[in-house]
Amino acid sequence: MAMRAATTVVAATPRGLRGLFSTLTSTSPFVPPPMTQVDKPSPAEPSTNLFVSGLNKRTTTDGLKEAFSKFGEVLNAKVVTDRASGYSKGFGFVRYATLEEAAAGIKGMDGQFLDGWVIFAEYARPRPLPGSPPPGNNGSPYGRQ
DNA sequence: ACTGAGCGA
Repeated sequence: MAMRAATTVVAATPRGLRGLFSTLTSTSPFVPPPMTQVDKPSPAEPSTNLFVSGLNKRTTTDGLKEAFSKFGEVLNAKVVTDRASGYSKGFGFVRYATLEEAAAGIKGMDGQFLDGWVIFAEYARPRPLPGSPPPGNNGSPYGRQ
């Protein structure tokens, strides 16, 4: 009786691929969202300057002012239009007299309809005043050190 | 042409 041979033939699993897959699955192929931002999406700081978007392209400065004047005293309103063609860009700015009026205007006009379009009102970003130092080489250590 | 998530002459 000598019928024994090739007892260990199987077990030829390519562990090279396994190792690769292990590494791949180890690096999270789905990248679970850490949700590190849940209380940050603040539009801007409170200001009397309001940024209104979602305006109808034919809404004008007067219409914007008229709409926001119902929630406060609008000192100035401005719908941004392209001076090259004169068409509205679909957003504008509204300046209230006080911060509370601005807040009232936002809470009162944000999400409302104007000229058939849902408009969004929020605090406008601080804009560099006309007269601020223009971006020059102030900060580039070129020349000499 | 104004047709869209956008921050001004």
